[in-house]
Amino acid sequence: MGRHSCCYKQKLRKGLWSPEEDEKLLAHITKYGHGCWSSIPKQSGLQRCGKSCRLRWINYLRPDLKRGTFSQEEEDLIIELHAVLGNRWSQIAAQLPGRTDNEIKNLWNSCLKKKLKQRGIDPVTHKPLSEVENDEDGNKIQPTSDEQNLIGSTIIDGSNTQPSDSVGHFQMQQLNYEVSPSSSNPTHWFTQTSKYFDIDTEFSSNSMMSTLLPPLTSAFLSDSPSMAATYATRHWVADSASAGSANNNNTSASAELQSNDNSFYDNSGFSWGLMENHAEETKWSEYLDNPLLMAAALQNQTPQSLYNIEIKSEPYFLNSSPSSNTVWGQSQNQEQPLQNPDIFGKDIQGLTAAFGHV
DNA sequence: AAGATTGACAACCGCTCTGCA
DNA sequence: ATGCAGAGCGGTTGTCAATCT
Repeated sequence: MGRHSCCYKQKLRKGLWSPEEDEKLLAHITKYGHGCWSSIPKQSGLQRCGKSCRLRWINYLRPDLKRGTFSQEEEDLIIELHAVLGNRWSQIAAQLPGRTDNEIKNLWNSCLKKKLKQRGIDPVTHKPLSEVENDEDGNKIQPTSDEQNLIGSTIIDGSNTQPSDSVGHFQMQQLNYEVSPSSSNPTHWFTQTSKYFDIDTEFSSNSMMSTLLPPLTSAFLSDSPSMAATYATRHWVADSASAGSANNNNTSASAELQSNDNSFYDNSGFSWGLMENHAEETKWSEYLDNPLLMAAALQNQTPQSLYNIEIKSEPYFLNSSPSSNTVWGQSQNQEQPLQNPDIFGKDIQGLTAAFGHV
């Protein structure tokens, strides 16, 4: 912890790199590779710490770096990714070949935040500023009932992706979160239209994550990007398996979930982990600004009512069902029970707490 | 013309995570 | 199980050129 050990050594230069230093580092890594960063300064004759060498290489000297200004497409992608991933710059950078996390972070802080504000979008929540603005009495302005009826619709555009034989693809284009306001026992559901998406070798670095399921996932995503992946994994796995193109390596996300005590498995053996890491009720308060949760909170029910959450292959259902047993993740298309429902019986309490007045 | 301000970019710092002995 | 070192991440600060006053 704390300062890197090599930095304790004396006579180490700090600050901007000179062309001579760049040349030394570039020549050394080109010839020998970087190997152990801490040994680079000694081997290359640089008066720098290994950490500084690493940073210089990653952010400036790497030959695969794309220099120059960001294109509009890149900026748009960064904004989309930030909406889902937040300040996870390295994960965002993984979606933009040739760009570094540092570069993207700087762009965001110096430019994109302002642009979003100019468009009337809050750069933190990615919601219209009007939604987080207060009225004269200091109360939050809430959407109208019409707005509640269809809230959080998102288009997932995968039209530019290329087929990937090695891993497969999944099917999902559009997911709408909707609330039926007329019922005394409101139903919340997600509808989707179908479209194929390609899966890269690693789920966490897939472009799908940039566009997948906001605002649904952003409601649950703050601490667990894998949750979003799980929503899609279920479809991807099913689809790619049926297409005969599933890769046994799976993805990092699904593999991780299968080894996670807080995840559970459906009867096809695939992992779901939607609510892992969210047992603490306090965490849910963070999501109350999300359209999904906001919409739910606008429903006028008792705080004690529980949600009976059911997930269908299409559409996804979120049914409120006071006092019923909570079953999380049960597919109505499958008759066999989940192998491990108890975990989610626990977690759903957190969800219920988050929904507040639902 | 000179100082102040701003913006973009580069680099550092403190911390966490992970692998290994 | 524990401590250590290396790697990596995100927040913050530093630098410098352009622009403003």
